[in-house]
Parts: sequence; C-alpha cells; structure tokens
Amino acid sequence: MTAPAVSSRDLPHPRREEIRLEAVLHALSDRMRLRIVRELAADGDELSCSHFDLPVTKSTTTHHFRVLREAGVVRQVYRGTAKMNGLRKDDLDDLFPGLLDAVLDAAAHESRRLRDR
Amino acid sequence: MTAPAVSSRDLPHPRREEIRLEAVLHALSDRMRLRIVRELAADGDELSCSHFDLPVTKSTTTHHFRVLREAGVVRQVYRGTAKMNGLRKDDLDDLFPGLLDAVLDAAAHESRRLRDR
DNA sequence: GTCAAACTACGATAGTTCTCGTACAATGGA
DNA sequence: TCCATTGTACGAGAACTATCGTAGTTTGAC
Repeated sequence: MTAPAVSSRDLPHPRREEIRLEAVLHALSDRMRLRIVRELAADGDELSCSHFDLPVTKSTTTHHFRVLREAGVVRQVYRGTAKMNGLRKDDLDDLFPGLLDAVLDAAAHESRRLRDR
Repeated sequence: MTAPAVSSRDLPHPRREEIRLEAVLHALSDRMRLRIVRELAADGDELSCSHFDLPVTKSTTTHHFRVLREAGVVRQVYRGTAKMNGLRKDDLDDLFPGLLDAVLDAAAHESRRLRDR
C-alpha cells in the first residue's frame, strides 16, 4: 500500500517491477493512446478522462485508458466522479531510462514532419 | 531505385518517409520480433532468416520478418536461397533520433533485471 | 431525495494477429 | 538433372483488439 485510496473504488495497477517492455510498447503503438500519453506528458499533471476530446465514444475511451493503466503507463485514481490520469514517468524512467522521452520526441518529430507536408 | 536488385525477387519496403512511429512500435511490441531486432543490432551485420533459432515454425518466422519489413524496421534482400536481414538503423535514427537505442537499452535492462531474479 | 456528470460493464461486431501445417518455388551445388 | 536448403503461399483456427450502443453505478451538488 503506497498511497491511501482516494475513493472506495480502487483500480488495479501493475507494480513497478511487473511492468513489461512489450506491454508498454504495445500500449504506445495506437493512435489514440499515443495521443493521450503525449497530452499527459505535455501537461505534466493529472488529467481527467473527460479532459481528452478523442474522436471515439466514451466506452472506447475507457478501454484505451485501461490498456494504458494495465501496461503500467498511466496511474488512475478516482477523484469524485472524475478519474484522474497521471503518467508513471518515474517508474518508466527507472525501468527503461530514456524510452519514454525517445518515444515522445519521435512522436513530436513525426507530427512536425507530417505537418510540413 | 537506390540499390540494384540482388535477385529477380524483390521485396516491397516502405520508403524512409513512409515509416510510421506507430507501426514501428507495434512491430517492436512482440517477443519474437524484439528478439530478432536485438540480435540484428548486436551483430551489426545482415543475418539470414535461418540464422535465428526461434521457437516457432518457419512460416511464423516468415510472418514476423514481414511485419518488421513492412514497418520499416528491417531491410530484406535475397542472396541466393538466403534472405538477408539488416536493421534500417540509419533510417530509424534519422526519423526518430534515439528511439531504437532507447528500446534496445530498455530490452537489455529488462532482460538483465529478470535474469537477476 | 433527486438529478446531472463521469465513468463502467456488458454484449456485439468487424477486423487483425499469431500460430500452425501442407504444399510449392527459387537457388546453388553434386 | 536431381537434390538439399531456404523461404513463400495459402488456408485455417484461436485469440485478441478497436469500436460501438445501451444500460448501469458512483459521486457530488441542489
């Protein structure tokens, strides 16, 4: 038990040592999820699910957040009716130094490149 | 046409600018394929498909190499009866600086960590 | 207690993926 | 020419994925 539950509703997260590279890469290999992770990294803080304006339904959004959580990429905590999402940057940086930043850089590179024709 | 065909049998590859981050991450998010890429990176040279002793059948191996090729991760060329595979490190490093090395480092970290209990 | 907001659960569908086995094709040597 | 090596094509099955819609739960405010 690292942190006290913020709500009666707890969500299962992999412990740091249970996070697997393949699962992380898989979680990041989807348009929507990469977009979520980029926004979380850019903001640097916790964001609610509803903050993201994704072109899919709410239930699909729920699905993508669960994939990210189960892979160990984000940490989710209920705060009232909202479910807050935070990047597990500390855990990822410890396990896979430089990986998250490299992926974020790569995503930025690519979107810049595609934008400039 | 960058390089002359080594054989009458040519294989389709994405051009550098057609390589997509999500496809690369997806290609790398599989046990077998990550293993292939790690061996290619460690060897530094071209290796034939048969060089890899993967715990799957030949047709499955063919499948994985095709996924890697179509994502732009490896370049495949026929040389006699052998099909040689080389990492497209130059292209990947140009498009996504540091990404490949970060993934390879992460894989090395993880396998070391799992080996040491 | 009622209500709206936020999110989940479940069932369904269409598409993709990983895997195999069998049969086939191309190459290079004996 | 015949053969061994190497890899492909095709068909198929089981599992997974992304997506949706509908119906439900939890919470906080009124």
